[in-house]
Amino acid sequence: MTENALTVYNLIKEIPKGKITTYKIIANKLGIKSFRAVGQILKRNPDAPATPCHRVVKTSGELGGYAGKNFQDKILILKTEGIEVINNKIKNFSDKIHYFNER
DNA sequence: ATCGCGGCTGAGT
DNA sequence: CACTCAGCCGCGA
Repeated sequence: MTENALTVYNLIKEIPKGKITTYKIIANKLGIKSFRAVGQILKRNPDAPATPCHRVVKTSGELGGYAGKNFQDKILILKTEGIEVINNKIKNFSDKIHYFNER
């Protein structure tokens, strides 16, 4: 467990319902240039329910990945959160992004 | 300690 | 506009 990982979990847990964020933003908060590490952390996240990785998407607006290729669960959750997902893409993506720091 | 892969992103072809 | 290549951090073998 690294400090960066803890920071990632903390940030993600701060994401309000109906909002999402991107790997890049998180990586930026960590001060690193590797968003992949973030994905790795989310994937290996110790607290699945406490770490809404489903609220983390790619900068492209896509859901990115999930537990393998089972996007359906992620999509369902996002829809429950009030986020519409079409073709693995976030509807009004840019309008739902939650920036931890002013942007 | 080293190598390789991963839920990525950006620039280039 | 779609695909490819390279960069980088974290984790597993």
